[in-house]
Amino acid sequence: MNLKSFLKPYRGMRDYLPKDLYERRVVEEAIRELFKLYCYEEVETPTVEYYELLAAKVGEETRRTMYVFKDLAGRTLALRPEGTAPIVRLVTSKLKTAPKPLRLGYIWDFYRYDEPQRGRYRRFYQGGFELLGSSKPEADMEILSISIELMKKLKLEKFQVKLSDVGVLRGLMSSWGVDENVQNRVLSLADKKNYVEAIKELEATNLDEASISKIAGIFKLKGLNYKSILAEAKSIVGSCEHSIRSLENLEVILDYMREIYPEPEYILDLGFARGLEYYTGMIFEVFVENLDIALIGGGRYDKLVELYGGEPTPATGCAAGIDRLVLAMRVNNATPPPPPNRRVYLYILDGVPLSYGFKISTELRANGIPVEIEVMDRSLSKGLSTASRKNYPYALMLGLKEAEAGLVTLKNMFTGLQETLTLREALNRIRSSFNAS
RNA sequence: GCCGCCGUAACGUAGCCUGGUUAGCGUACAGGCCUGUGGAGCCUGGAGGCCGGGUUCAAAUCCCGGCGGCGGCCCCA
Repeated sequence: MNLKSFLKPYRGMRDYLPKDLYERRVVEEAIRELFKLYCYEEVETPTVEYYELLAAKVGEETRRTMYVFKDLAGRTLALRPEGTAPIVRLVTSKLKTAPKPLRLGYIWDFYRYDEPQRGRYRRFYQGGFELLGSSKPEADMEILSISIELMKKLKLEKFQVKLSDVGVLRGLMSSWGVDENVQNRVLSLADKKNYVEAIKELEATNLDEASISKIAGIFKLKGLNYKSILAEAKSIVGSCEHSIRSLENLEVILDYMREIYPEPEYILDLGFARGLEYYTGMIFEVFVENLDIALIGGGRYDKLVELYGGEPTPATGCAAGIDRLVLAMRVNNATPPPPPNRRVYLYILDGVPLSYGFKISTELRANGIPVEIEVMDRSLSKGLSTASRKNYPYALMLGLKEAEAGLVTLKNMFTGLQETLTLREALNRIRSSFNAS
């Protein structure tokens, strides 16, 4: 059988070679650092969940792209397409009685059957922060802060935060008795900037023209000057309490966020909705210059825990696209250089018992020094050549002379100087140079 | 799901238009010159036309289909 055509990873999925993984780790470490600083506890759930659980509230677009399959017993399962559903599952089951608020973090892989393109893969990584139990703007502000801190940590200095509150439009439509499914369709069409179709959707519901033109008016409100946009929006929504509350909430959040983090550009866009159906309040996405794809996205989902059968639990959160952040760093030359090579190349010359070399390597490693032993039986000259091309700072050579005297020869590969020393001396020398660099 | 460009060793490429030597080169890899001393150089070696079909005496080259990569739309992370 010819396996050649199967040697490449499946479409939209990638192999991460050391360099790729290094870049990913940079982002992951920044996320874990924020878990710690913001007191989020990391959790992990299975990649595979029951289809029903995942499909419950994710929205048409995501449902269409789920990897769904049956197990041998006929159960319908799926690979998780996003992280909120599994988190909410935990919160409504094992963490049901955990003290609120709950701060949970994750770094998982996700799967969507999309057409791959720039920054979009069928298997991708997200780092998520979920804050459950609070309905207050300070919770949303915390999520926004985390997103902003992540961008800053990764040296992605010039970025935009686009935000809205789905309560503005939903509030209006609910007050007129518009069916929730229709609301979902309207929001999703608006999100696609397909305002014409969105309006048609509403016209089909026998809403009066005045109401429809209100919605159309909201769609258009977008820009940097949030004060005037909010004022305009308020005059449109009139006495609709839910919408007013959403607008006020946005105002509070924007006032404070601008004060705390003046750097990002905040774009208020009331026609922006996001594809996931579970959002109930503030929503946002983060963009960086030179790359027109959302790097981080999130929002408030106050009804989801209830939907899963738990106690009513307001919640908010965000997910950072790890592969996309890696890409953003590349595009903006923000990828940090990998750390210097701090290793020792150990060469055991002919005639020396291997045990002598292995004892020395064991001792070095016990002291935290990485050692690579020559295992190809190369000539010394070839070995040193390889070690130098790989940028090893030190070579340790063990010949009969050294073995008999219980010593080692340490060669500095940069200066070319070498000395025969006791293991202790060599170790100290290596260690101090590694600590210095 | 739609659209565009593109598929030659691990990587970068030449040849393709105008079908015809053993598919060439560079890097990388392995070895030798050089088994107690490296980075250079020289030499040697392994490794390749995405898959399937068609046209033809003959296909990397021309045609069709599939698959894949990159990018765009849409959506999202």
